[in-house]
Amino acid sequence: MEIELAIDALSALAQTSRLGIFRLLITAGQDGLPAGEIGRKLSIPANSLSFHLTRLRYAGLVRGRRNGRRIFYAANFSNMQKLMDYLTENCCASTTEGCLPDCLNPESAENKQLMAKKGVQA
Amino acid sequence: MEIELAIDALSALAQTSRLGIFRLLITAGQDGLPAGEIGRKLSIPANSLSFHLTRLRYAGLVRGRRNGRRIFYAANFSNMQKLMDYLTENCCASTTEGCLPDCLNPESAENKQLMAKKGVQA
DNA sequence: ACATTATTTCAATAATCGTTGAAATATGGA
DNA sequence: TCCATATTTCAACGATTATTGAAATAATGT
Repeated sequence: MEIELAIDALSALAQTSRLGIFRLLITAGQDGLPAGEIGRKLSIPANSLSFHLTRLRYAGLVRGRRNGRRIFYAANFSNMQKLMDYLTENCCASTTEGCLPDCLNPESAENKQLMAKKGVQA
Repeated sequence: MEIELAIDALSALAQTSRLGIFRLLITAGQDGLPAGEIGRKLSIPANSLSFHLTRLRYAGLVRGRRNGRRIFYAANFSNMQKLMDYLTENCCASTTEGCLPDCLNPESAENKQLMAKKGVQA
């Protein structure tokens, strides 16, 4: 993941309405929810909601698909996972004694490789 | 974690210089790096760097401690973990058939509880 | 006390962002 | 075709944010 993509995703999440929308969609799972229902649940006016959904979509955090007159929005789980991997990339890379007790990403591919380079047991 | 805290942390990360600083500090581990070295590595002027470090500190994502005339900044790993937990809270909660293939947080306490409530095998 | 290094504070400016109201587009049903 | 529902687009405004230059504070060594 490149930094611009990460910035887009983080800026998209760094706003009360959008963070609420995203977390609601995380709970909702693959099928997602129609825009109208999101707006009703979170008390966001339709035009404002549309603006925020566009921003989330542009950031790759949600997807929309039309079904009749409604548009269902769902979280993009794999892009969210990529974002979190990016944020914790190379966690512990500079420690010589292996992962920290609170290492954020001990199971990441990068980390295993780094630890192997240092000859640290997994 | 409450939404305001999450927004503060996400806004702090949603900026190129600060995301660079944070990721550098993730790599640097517990001991962190002196402000000056961060600025040199990322080519950020001292006053601008100070502004960004204050923002990251206010958001609870980094900590600073003085050592002589230098101030060492280090990532706050546990707060970062809390942020990621908040972002993936209740992932899959609405699915009846257990966690999705790409569930973001299958091991979370909330999820195990939810799955148990539904009588889904772990 | 003075000079040097490291970092922060302050004020000003330009750019970006979220909200609102009003109008437009799209879909499906009578 | 006409109407109601669902969602988006557009323009305008106020608020927030990042950057800059200049000055201030803090710590150390001579």
